[in-house]
Amino acid sequence: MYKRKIPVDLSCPLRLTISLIDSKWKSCILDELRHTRMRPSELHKALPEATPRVLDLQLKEMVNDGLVTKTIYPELPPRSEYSISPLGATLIPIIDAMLRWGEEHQELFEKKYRDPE
Amino acid sequence: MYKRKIPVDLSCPLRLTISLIDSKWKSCILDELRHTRMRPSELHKALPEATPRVLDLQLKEMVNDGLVTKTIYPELPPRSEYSISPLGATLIPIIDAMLRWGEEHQELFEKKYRDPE
DNA sequence: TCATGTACTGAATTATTTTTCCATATACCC
DNA sequence: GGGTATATGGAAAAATAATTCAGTACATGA
Repeated sequence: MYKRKIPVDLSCPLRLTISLIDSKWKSCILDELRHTRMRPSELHKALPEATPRVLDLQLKEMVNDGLVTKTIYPELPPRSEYSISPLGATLIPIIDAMLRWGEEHQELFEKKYRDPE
Repeated sequence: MYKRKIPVDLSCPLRLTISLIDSKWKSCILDELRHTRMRPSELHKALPEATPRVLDLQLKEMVNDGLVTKTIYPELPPRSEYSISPLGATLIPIIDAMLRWGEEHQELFEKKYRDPE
């Protein structure tokens, strides 16, 4: 896991929240896990544009931050599952609001940024 | 403005929304501008940890994205003001929710990540 | 004249994130 | 044996974001 040289300023509530979800995939991961627990391979099928590697890295951070819970089943072949934690679940209203905002303004931005000028 | 080699996937509503506010300072800028228009130097006083340079860069992106409006007064010495646009204002509920979440969980994360282990 | 403030920008450097590729280990099926 | 699938992770490269520093240009006030 990347060890920041410049730590996040936890005293700023806005930046604390942003820092927990501001990667390319974390909000999508929370959205996927909001209803069902998933195995890494299932998550990759749900988010095919994210490589398994980046999902693995971001899940690890989210587990470390306490947003996601990981269960390892001691089986062969290996099996593990990720689920949203109670803390992570408190972020769902924010994820929801972002999802709705995106849906409402998607057309605007597709129009605006389609076709490279 | 940075020209991405890998464009944002606008068809994913969540990633669209995230991409507009996921920098280190954009959510703070929106929070500052939510009530009053501000000059660049005032914004820098309000967010002293952000260099004028990074505020300038991010404001430019936000103007380009339509979240912020810039007014230039043709005076000497130069004067300009930034204000939140109607589109930007629709993000305020999300900023608000993130702000509240951060306030509620600040102590938890300060406890968790204080003192490097 | 010199320092200060105002808005802005170029360029180089550093910091961080994401991608890509490869490797481990095990079991199942053909 | 060879292909598939499972979960995970090291290492390096590429992409992106943020910082630092210097410089433009003009006005005001000491």
